[in-house]
Amino acid sequence: MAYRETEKMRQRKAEARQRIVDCTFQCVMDGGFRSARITRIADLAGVATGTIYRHFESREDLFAGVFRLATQREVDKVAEALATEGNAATRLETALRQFAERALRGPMMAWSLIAEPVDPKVEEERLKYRKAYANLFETAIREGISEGCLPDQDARQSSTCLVGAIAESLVGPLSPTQAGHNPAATPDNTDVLVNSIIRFCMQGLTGTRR
Amino acid sequence: MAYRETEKMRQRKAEARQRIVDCTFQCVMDGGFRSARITRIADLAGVATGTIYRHFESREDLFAGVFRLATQREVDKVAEALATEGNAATRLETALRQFAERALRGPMMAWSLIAEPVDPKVEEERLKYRKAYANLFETAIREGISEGCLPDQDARQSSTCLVGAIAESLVGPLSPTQAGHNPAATPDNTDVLVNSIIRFCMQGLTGTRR
DNA sequence: ACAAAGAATGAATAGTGATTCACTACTTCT
DNA sequence: AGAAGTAGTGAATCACTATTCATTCTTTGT
Repeated sequence: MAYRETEKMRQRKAEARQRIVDCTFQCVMDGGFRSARITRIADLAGVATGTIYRHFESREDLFAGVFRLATQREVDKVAEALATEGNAATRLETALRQFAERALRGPMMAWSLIAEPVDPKVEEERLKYRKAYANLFETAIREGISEGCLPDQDARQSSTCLVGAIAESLVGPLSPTQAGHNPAATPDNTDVLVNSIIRFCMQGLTGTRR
Repeated sequence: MAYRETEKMRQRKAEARQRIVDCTFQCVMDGGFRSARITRIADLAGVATGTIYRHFESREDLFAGVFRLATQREVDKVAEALATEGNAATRLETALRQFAERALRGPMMAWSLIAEPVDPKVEEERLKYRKAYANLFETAIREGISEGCLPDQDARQSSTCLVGAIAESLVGPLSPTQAGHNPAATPDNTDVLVNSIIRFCMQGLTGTRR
């Protein structure tokens, strides 16, 4: 035998793969999935289109992977917020705020993750992503119930409603109408928006006027 | 001059157009927009593909029209529910129930309207559709506030949360996993599901434990 | 019955961009 | 240096359907 994959090669390949992922990320960040062309990604990553297919099954596959990564970041942040000190209700509030604020800070990516029409495999990831949030919330709600800071309720259902309420509230502000960035997203507005989303959600959870 | 459009012709054309719309509706009802092919629609309607283009600018256009129609039906039903007797809170509850139950009764169409990835023009209609619901709810919430049966709140924001919470709660049960119909949709389950969605929503609105 | 105009047809085309694959270049080992 | 295998290339191909348009068929008015 004459050639055997060596560590150096393995690493070089890993780097190329990473570069492809990063560039895809970049493309999605500024135009969403729909407008991210394989040729453009290849150009940015400094590889030929064919090379992309040595690393990923298909465009959809690549996108699903990138979606999952982007998603993991967000979910982790929320999980982090849920792992802080304080009672469950407070932590949930922090987590909801985290979710909304991060989305408004990176609107195009957030829109792609939440609402952009995508291919089936990516849509599948999106369902998982939403479920991941719901799971985190659900656990926290359960904790809240046993802590006694939240009334008894269907934790799964409530968590789903939370995800829906935030997502829907963000879709409007995030939607890339046509050109440029949304004028509605000043830091000031953001606060007001986020606060009233949270008010509704916390009322829904606690059944107590805020 | 020898030929002039006559009433009879106008009518015949209108019928063809209607047939095209109906068949598109049918196709969407059993497979969503994505899998609705122009050729299939033409076949069902008993016209040539070219004929469709005498009635509609493009596929997207036809779909947007059908989306709008399907939507109008649903929105009307909710409006109807909001126009009944009783205080605003009760009427809102009825309306939410109407929304959810109708969706669960026609799952494929509901999924297409709420969550199927669609082309931009159709997506635009979807945003309008969601806004239409939000507007109805918003008005009712305002009424509730002045009637005194709802506490003061940002009516626009609350209405958006309502739409999001219901939509998200339905996406799971409606999602066409792969084949056949969802086993989760027995009439019994439906009631439980709908009730807990409504509980969360009404708590969010009233801030009062249910 | 004929001419003029419109409507309908559907096979052929076109546009798009993902994907392939025959080939070249590179790595490794003896 | 040569053999054997792998990675990289990118122009050509493919797949998929929406859309077109030259042609045929209908309707209408004289």
